[in-house]
Amino acid sequence: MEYAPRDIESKWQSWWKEQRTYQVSNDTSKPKFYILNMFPYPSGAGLHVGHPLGYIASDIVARYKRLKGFNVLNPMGYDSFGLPAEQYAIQTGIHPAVSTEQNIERYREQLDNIGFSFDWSREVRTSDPAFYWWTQWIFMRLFEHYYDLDADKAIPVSELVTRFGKAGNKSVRAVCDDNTPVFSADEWNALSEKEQHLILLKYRLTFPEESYVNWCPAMGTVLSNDEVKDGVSERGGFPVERKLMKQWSMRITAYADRLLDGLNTIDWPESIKEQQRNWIGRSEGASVRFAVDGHPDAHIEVFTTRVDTIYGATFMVLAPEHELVDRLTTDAQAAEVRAYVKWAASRSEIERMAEAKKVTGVNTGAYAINPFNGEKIPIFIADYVLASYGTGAVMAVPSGDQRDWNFATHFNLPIVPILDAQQNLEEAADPTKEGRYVNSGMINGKAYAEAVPTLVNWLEEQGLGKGKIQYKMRNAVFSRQRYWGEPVPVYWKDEVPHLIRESDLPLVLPPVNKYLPTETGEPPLARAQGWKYYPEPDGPGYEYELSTMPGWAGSSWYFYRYMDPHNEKAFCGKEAVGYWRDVDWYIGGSEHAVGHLLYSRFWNHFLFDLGLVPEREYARKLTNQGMIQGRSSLIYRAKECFYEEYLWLKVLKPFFEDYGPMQIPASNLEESYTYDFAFETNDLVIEVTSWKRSDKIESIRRSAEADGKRLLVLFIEELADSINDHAVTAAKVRQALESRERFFMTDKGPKAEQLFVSYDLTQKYSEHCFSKLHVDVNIVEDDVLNMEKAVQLPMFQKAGFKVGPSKRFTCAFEVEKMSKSKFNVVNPDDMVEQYGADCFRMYEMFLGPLEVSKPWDTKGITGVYSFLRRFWGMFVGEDGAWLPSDEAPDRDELRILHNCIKKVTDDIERFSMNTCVSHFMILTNELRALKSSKRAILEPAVTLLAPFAPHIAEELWHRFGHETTVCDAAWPQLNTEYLKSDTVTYPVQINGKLRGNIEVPADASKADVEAMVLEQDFVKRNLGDSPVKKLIVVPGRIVNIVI
RNA sequence: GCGGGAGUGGCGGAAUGGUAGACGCGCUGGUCUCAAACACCAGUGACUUCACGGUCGUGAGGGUUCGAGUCCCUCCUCCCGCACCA
Repeated sequence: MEYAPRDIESKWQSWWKEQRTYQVSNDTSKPKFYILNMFPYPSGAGLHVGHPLGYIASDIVARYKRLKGFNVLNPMGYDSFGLPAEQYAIQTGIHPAVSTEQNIERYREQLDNIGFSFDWSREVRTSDPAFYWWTQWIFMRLFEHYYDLDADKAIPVSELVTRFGKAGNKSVRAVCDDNTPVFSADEWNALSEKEQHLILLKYRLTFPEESYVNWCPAMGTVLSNDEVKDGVSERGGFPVERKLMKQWSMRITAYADRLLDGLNTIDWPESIKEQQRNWIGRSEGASVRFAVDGHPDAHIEVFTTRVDTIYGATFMVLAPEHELVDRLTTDAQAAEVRAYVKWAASRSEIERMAEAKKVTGVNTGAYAINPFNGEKIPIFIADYVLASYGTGAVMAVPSGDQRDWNFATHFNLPIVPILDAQQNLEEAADPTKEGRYVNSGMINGKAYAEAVPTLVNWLEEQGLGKGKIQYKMRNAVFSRQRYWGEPVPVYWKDEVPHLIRESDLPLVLPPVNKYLPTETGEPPLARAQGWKYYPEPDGPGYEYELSTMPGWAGSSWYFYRYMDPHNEKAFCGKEAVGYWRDVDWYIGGSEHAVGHLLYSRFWNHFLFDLGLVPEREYARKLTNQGMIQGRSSLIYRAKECFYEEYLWLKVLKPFFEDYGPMQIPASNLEESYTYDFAFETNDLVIEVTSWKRSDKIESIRRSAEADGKRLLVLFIEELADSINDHAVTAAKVRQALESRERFFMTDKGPKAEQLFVSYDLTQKYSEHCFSKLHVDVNIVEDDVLNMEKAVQLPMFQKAGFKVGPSKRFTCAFEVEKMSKSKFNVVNPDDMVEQYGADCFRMYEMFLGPLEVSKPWDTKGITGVYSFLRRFWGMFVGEDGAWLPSDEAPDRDELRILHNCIKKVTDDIERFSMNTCVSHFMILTNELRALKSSKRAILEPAVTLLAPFAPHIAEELWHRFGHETTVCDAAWPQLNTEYLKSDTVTYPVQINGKLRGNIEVPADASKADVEAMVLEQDFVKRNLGDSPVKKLIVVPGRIVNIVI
């Protein structure tokens, strides 16, 4: 009986559902294993074959761990807030919740098709009020906490208030805004309630502030830094500008060090860790205060990582936006400086990128004083200094820093060497730290390691600076001027934000009449009718915060909700989180490296500080699955010049032999023009053009008459119609040549408006004769276009096809991203329909290592399909008979089985699913060669296969007589005894080159092997007379003879 | 420019320092079939040889080693990330 995946799979999928096979319990004595996929955004396009790759791999691990006796949590949910649903709502007026629900249903169908072991009773959706209740709850906790540097953790703001009341903020070491004033207890107590609130905002872990944000006018929203690429939005590629807006921020910078240190404790891909380190951008250095000549009340603070180079600072550069620019600029320079500031402000990010290498800047006319040697150095402004980084000012050391060197060279400023090891300063800066300092006052003669502390100590003694750690990372903007996101649980009273009562959670997204900003530019939530907060039932109503949370809010903690998804008392119950603790294995794309994966670590550290979660890092191990690329099919469409080349190659050559050389006569047309073809001997010229260009025909006709030429017009449309039959065109040419008529033109309307040329014919023509178009891969098989299906598509209406002798129309291919626009999307449903879910799962794994990007090629799936059929064939005969016997297995069969146990176990553990599939194939090939079919071998083999192909395994498992699921079988135990054989085959090398093999008893000693090897004919032959210098026997491995 | 990763047949890809190319696709030949598809059997890195066999071969070049796709050095190419970050 044939293997029939359709029947088997639907049967077991509904059985699993009935039996609740995949429902996971928290109440268990088993060890836990939590495997997690990054949850998807349910887009309208549905899944393509690339999406389930990671899900399949994790499903295999989940099922494997279950067979190994673990209680496995393998959940799935949806990151269901997001821009596409909202854009769709703007266009159609359909509420995003409605379209999102539909998309989720579609996703679910597709996922169910593949036979995953997800526990759907634990599904979460970030847009579900029961879920975002807790997102809002965590936001409230962030608002209520500040980061205390002495405790090195988050502490309630209420404690801060107590301390301020007793002693002011002098003794408080906390992360706060740079502009936080210093105050005493008395000063604090004298402040009004509002003033106190405003001060506290400078400490809270989430807070509103006026800040420059990446404003995307086309999308009407704010983007975070990682959503902006090259000055345009990552999604959609719209221009982004800097705009000052009141925004909620997350004080992630408070956790910079812990986020950095935590990276050393987790098993994540090095590239992700490196990207996060980069993003955090910790640099150690010193801040130094420079006095300004003639401005006793002003000073410029700079941050430098190379304080040791300070004696080489020959000028200073401020960002054009620096607050001191106006004050310091001398009258003589004022006009120029003002012009530069204005110019710099007008430049977009893209322009700045493009001109990064151009040196620009203006002298302010002012001088700063180097605190170490009292020297006056000129102050410039230039936009290579970023206002947003450090203090917006740098001390420029042209001998050690290339940008400073470029600037100094351009403006003719001195370049002073500061280390004796610096070289070629005329050509470039030399940033070396080697050698001894020169021209450097108190550190002359010292080395780097000694110089730095000397300088920093001096600065600290003098109160002019200190050692400092600086981060590139900024606080994270948390507001979006959008509708489809979590409402912020805050209302505004007297221009101060207040949290709503916890009992009023969740704050549900109100209905609005339109999903666009208001006419006055307020976010869509401003449209909600009567949406006000009443702190007291009878009191006045206050306006809610109108922005919503960004996409990363819900995804920053969702993994805890799966542990306890229906808890209405907490985001996750203590017991549940105490049992599941953290994610053992997290799988997802690397595109979230600094977005989701950094913010979620931040929230986790915060939740850890509050004692709400037990681990500092929530995911021990992370694997990035690679992309599955599409294999696009391309077809070649002929341009006009193709027809000319075609005529020349296929039609006209013989005529030119008969009718004399081709000449290209000068023309009477205004512009210079040559006829496409011309026959000297009988005054015929040929023009190739389109039916649509009647204007052109008329002018060429006049020109030909004036030249005394007879004209044959060949339309590309008529050529296209008869493209596979050269004789038709040849006849027309012959007729024209032999006639005396002045003018030849077909007036029959064309059928073909365009012509496609089979790829295998295109090499004969120039590349520029064609334009390449994507064609739907679903109507292409083996790079051959299915003409029946093709001619039904609009793009092939009125098309001609040029084919070769094989009569097939072939396509070129290209490997690129799988996307609708490239017509290379392969739908998993189609694969499952044709080959079954088990086959699809195994083929996805078989493609190659999970972490690597590779192209999808449907062709190869037949290999896996025939494997499954053969595997099935070992159990079920053609007549439907059940084949496995209860006979005892022999050594060979046991060796085959245990070899497979060993390989598959090892390979799952190291996440090498592609080789696992190979091992199953080998097992099947070898057992079939032995014509073996014994229960003692095949039953464990079914268990081994179960994580990969659960449906077929379940079917066979039940046919063995079991009544419970194969998911609860036990993973077969490896017995290494069976791997041993009686003899060992040694490859024998001579001088490292393989010369033959020798079979020896497994228990032969090294000396025995040596003796036997030297007896071999092929060894003697190869040795000749040469003496053996050395004989290496690696037991069980190899023999190498050195002569 | 900096950082990370990768270069192996026609293709996807295997190889704890120990027989390079497992497994699969494709291709070639054969069996079955009226025929095609499926299925089954055999072969398939290149060059060379009637054959046995031999020579070359993991981006390039060097090194370590009895032995290198694997380790070290120099370089090239591709992919990904970051990029006036002081």
